[in-house]
Amino acid sequence: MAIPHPIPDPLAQMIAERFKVLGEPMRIRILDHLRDGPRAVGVLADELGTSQQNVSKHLGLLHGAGLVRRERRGNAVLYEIADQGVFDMCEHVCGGLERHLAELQSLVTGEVAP
Amino acid sequence: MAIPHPIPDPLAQMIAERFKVLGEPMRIRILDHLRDGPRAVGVLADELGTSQQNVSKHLGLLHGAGLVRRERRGNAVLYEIADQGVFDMCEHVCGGLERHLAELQSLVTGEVAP
DNA sequence: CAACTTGACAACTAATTGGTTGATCAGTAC
DNA sequence: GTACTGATCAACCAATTAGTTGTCAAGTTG
Repeated sequence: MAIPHPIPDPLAQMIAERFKVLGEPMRIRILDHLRDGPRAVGVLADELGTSQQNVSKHLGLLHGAGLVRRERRGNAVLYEIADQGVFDMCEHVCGGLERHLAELQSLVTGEVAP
Repeated sequence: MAIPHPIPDPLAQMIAERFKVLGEPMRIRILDHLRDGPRAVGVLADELGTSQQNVSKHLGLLHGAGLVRRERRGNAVLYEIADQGVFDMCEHVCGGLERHLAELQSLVTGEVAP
């Protein structure tokens, strides 16, 4: 899978949209909690220490982006990860973070990056 | 590199921060243009059809996140990609987009996703 | 020196959005 | 049927931010 280059404008828009969905700590935490398995909205709200409405809103966004799946169970609604690739992305981000922080570190210690 | 689980709150914050920087079409386009090599701010502004101040602002953010490198050359300032991994991330996003769109497509055609 | 070029910063406006509050809808139990 | 629980929807407020305008700093040229 290769990205066309130059990136067409609408594609840049879609890519940014995707990143924007992930650009919110609460949503990262929600996804992280869903790693352990499907969760009802209320359960997530308890675990995350925020309101049910708030979690529902974020889940709606994640669902719209196709990152989570929804399933009605009784009168509860279970959400689960729909795209495991998200965590690969997070690891990628963490890798970038580490490189960046290492670079800043080297500025402090005065060493030259290898 | 494995992400700790559950993700500590500050890490979720940092991850989200990173995603947020990429969650803007103009910045995606800037990074894409930098793929062809270093660029001066004014040149980018021309290529992207926006103001020099706007590009400078976005580049400042990208630089703060360690995604681009800055180098003074004469009275121009050249920017270049500092973390090639960004494009891997974009490809990852595109992959997720394709999966999501394919799923939506199957809803329209009535087929069952394999 | 002055004139010009290039980029960065500050202040402002308009739009977006995270979170709250209150109402509404779907499903269960009685 | 009514009462209760759990989730979504709608309206609102506060905070963030993309983009513009104006100004300033650094560097070059004459």
